[in-house]
Amino acid sequence: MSEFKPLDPLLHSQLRLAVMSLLISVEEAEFTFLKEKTESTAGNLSVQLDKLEKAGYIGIEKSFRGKRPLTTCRILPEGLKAFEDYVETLRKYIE
Amino acid sequence: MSEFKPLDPLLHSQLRLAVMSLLISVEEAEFTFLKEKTESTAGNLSVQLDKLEKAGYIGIEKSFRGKRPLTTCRILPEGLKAFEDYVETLRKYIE
DNA sequence: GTAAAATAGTTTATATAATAAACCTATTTA
DNA sequence: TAAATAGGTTTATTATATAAACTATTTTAC
Repeated sequence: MSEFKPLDPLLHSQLRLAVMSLLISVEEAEFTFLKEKTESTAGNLSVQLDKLEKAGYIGIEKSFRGKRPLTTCRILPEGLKAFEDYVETLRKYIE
Repeated sequence: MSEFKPLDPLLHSQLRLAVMSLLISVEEAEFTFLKEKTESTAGNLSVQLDKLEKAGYIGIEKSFRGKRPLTTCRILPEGLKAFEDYVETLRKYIE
């Protein structure tokens, strides 16, 4: 049993970690909300959301609000588990 | 005041973070000790130690033990400060 | 005594990743 | 109707982590 277990590279990323952190508390968030809260560019956010979705950590739903496109994200059980594991692992580095 | 302050990229790296974590508790450590504890390759460790040294986070002393080269590392005040700041910032992401 | 293996690293190459810049399409607003 | 805004996606660039290859010396085995 090693002292420093590997940190999930999908979560060990500033923007993706911030996104997950936000999604955990709100359980559903729009693209623009995430963009504002994280102060990221839309391009960067789009890419990182894709990665989280492909990993099965979040679900992304595309619809329309009125005539405008609307992207809504929510955390999935697998993502919650991964986040908790990540925090647990990380604590051993910083405590 | 943003919710997610940027994480010091020098510390937001698995191996460098592990090294700093070790150095904080022991205050002085040999290259081979760090290599074993972190289970890293010598090459990777060498590169990451260089970066920490160039940032002024650690001091590296090269000497000989008997006839063998010996590399000794210790944390510097600036490194300690940076580590504490990093942990503080990170907590807002994971708590 | 010398060939092979081990020690203690450094340097170089590669693959991945984060990020920003450029782009796209539709919709408002002036 | 031209310009600006909304809500993104795609592509390009830069940086980074990591491993592979290399160097130099020393010890061990034959």
